[in-house]
Amino acid sequence: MDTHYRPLDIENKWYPYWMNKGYFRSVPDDREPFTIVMPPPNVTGVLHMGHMLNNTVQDILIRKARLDGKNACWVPGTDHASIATEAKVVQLLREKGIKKRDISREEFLKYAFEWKDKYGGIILDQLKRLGASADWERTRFTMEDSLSEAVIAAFVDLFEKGKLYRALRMTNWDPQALTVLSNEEVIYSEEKDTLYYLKYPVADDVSQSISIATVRPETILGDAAIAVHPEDERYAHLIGKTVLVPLINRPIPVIADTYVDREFGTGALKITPAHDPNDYEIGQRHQLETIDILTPDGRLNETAQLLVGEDRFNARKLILPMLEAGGYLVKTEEYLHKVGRSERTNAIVEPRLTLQWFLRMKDFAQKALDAVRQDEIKFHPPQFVNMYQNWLDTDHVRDWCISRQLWWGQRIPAWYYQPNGTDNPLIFVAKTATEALEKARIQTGIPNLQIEDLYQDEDVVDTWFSSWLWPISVFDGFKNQEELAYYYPTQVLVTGWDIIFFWVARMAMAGYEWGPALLPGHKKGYMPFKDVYFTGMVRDKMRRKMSKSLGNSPDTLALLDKYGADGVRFGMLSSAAAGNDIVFDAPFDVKTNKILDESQLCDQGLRFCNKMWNALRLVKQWEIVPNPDTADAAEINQLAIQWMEERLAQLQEDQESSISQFRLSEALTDLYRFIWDDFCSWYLELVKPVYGRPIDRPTYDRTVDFFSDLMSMLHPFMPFVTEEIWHLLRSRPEREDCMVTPLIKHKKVNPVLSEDMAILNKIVAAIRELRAEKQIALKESLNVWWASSTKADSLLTQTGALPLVMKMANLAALKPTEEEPAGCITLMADTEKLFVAFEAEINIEEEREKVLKE
RNA sequence: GGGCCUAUAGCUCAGCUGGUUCAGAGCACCUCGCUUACACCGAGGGGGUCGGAGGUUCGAAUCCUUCUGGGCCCACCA
Repeated sequence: MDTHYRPLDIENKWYPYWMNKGYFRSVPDDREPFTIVMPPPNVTGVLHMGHMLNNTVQDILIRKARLDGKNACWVPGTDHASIATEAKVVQLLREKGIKKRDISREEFLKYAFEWKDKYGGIILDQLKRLGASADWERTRFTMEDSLSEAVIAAFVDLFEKGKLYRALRMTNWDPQALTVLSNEEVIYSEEKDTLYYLKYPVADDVSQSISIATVRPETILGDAAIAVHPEDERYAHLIGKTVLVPLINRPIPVIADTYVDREFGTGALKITPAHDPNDYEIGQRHQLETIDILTPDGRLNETAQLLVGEDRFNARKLILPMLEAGGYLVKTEEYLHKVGRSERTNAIVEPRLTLQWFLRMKDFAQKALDAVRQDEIKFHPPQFVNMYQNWLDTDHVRDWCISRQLWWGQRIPAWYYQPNGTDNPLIFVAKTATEALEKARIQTGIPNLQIEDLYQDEDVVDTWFSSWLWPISVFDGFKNQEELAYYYPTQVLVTGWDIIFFWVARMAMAGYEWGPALLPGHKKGYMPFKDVYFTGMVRDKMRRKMSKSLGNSPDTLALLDKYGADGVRFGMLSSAAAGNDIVFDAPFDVKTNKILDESQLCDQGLRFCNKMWNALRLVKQWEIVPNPDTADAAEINQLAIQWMEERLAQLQEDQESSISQFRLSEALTDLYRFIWDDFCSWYLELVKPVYGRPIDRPTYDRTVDFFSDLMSMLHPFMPFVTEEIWHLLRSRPEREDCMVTPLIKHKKVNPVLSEDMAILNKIVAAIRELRAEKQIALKESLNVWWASSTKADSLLTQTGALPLVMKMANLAALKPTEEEPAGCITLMADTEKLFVAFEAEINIEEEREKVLKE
């Protein structure tokens, strides 16, 4: 056997082995279910650190449940990620010389699905490398037929319940993706900009003017008014007057509105209703015209009159010299403000008036809020409840804009009928065109209405409108409730806190919305999951969130190759208490994306594997005989075994408690320390025969039992190394594997034993310390006395204790004494006093003082 | 503007219900040791006024108040 543990071959061996035995598969039976639905990664995604952390946690919980005899079901899948994927496909088509606008929707979707089949879902294979024991036969995709049907069913149902409406609203427009975004998809961050002060001349007296401040001078072309505060004396004389928009001399009124902050800028505000949400509202109040000067992709249109066709940012640059030349530019200032960018494309979001579908959120929010408040859904760590409440607070919650101007997604099942000359179309929402037509015929009273007379909504629904159904739709719950009844609610959701609003809250909403109808009288409740484990964000050394766009994520596959899946799992987890962001310190070269140095945490995990591997080597090389080699050995072994049984019982208890509270890193750290310190450094050293001597069969067997049990306990965390060692420890029957063999519960028998051993350990440590201090070689055996006292006497005279200390500290003799023998150093070990024979000259005084001090 | 979290060893963090697992772990550092499973190791060691200041208490890293750093979420301030 190699002195070093080599993870790669071993990991490559076990994963297919488990798969072939069908251990990941779950079908409903009479066992208690333990269900996790995997947060579906983007179909375009590649494995990054966040996924590894996330899925490691899920795998631990699933493997633990499986070992506990539950029917563990982990459903994997991918998300179609409409905006991101569509952008990617558009890009690829462009490279082929195909423009999206030149092809039909059907052609586009054909390309998109082709691309998805070819490249999509790589990430799921990468998860296998990590050891993820998901039921791959259940792999779902949010845009496969069955799941799309669920989306359509949900849409139709909500429409019929009156919870959906279509309205012209100020929305967040992504000029790059050419679609509207929900509020949650806009990320605001502080950016440096310039504040321009511009002068608007008064129409009937050009010598007078009013100045405003704006960061978007190009939008003056869409101005509809200048607003001042009604009580602002500086501008009272101008209210009601007409001023001229610079450069184009369009007359606009000066109006009074309390929205205006007198302290800001000049105290006068330009009103551009088409391009600012606040301005839009003011415009509505004052019946101002909405002058849209931008094209969907963010260029100035004909209405702008000037700079037509220029991109909005370019227009800003170009308009400045014009304003300056005209004498309209008063001054400029550096200005720090929040800028909203598209979550997916990073383009600066443009407020835009568009016709969209919205979902009324108030009732949904209330139910989702109650579920958490009433502890039907528990958050780990609990402080995320605050964040959740804050967002779902029914006073602020805003309706969810669910339509997107894309093709990659479920097309909105709404058909419109709008005969010439009518203002608003009639809307027919139905699962199919045929049903819509049926409805239309009845409602319009035109029996021979044809499908060609209707037109379907061009938009698709938001990706999250399919994701929120995930815990139901992966079991085809909208069609058939057989599996749903068994697996729902899922046990725990493991996800990053960054999608608490996007996803967690909305799944809760969906659960309570459809649960009662789909599973009437379901005893287990309608929450989609009972617990939510929020993982932290994985950050780099500069504490930045690891992301593809920053390029600061290490090459995860290289990490797996280098440290093994077990090592990486150890590394990810050992510093990842729930909800705490973890700084993953794997230095890497941004340019080559290569790891430069070792990641300490993963390296520690690999070294841990190596430690266990070598413990295995030690055990395997022992020669086994029926009976103990010596009387001392028999005594030591007996004591060691009893102690180990006691410690294991305690460990097991602690593990159950930690894991049930989702303290996974604590559970792993405890195991690490137990295996390294208690098992290897102490227990194995105790029972280890002296060189060349054999071990007795009973001790050997118990040792293998202990080792196996530790492997079982560690298995959920580090599945590969534990399976390997578990098998090498002893030959196993055919259907027995570490992964599926439950651990027998150890019982605590003699709790005092742990304390006694701790004191013996301290005595040994004190003698070792003395050796280190006095440079006494370990080979040199020492004579030691202990000061007689009831405690030390009872401790050291119990079976095995004396030879144990002598073996571990390498003593020639260990005896009680009433008074201090001559030529000795006095030691304190815990409360026990020891005298160690020491022949070299020593300064008795000095030593005495030291002892006194202690 | 509203709200949340956090500050503990050089670094990354545990420390749960105030008190015998209370000042801890890993890494880093120092000393000694290639010893017979493992130098990817072993035996030891140094290192912290628990962010500051008040308070509650017999007792505070832990509870309260406040201040100061750091992070985050929400909200329409040009």
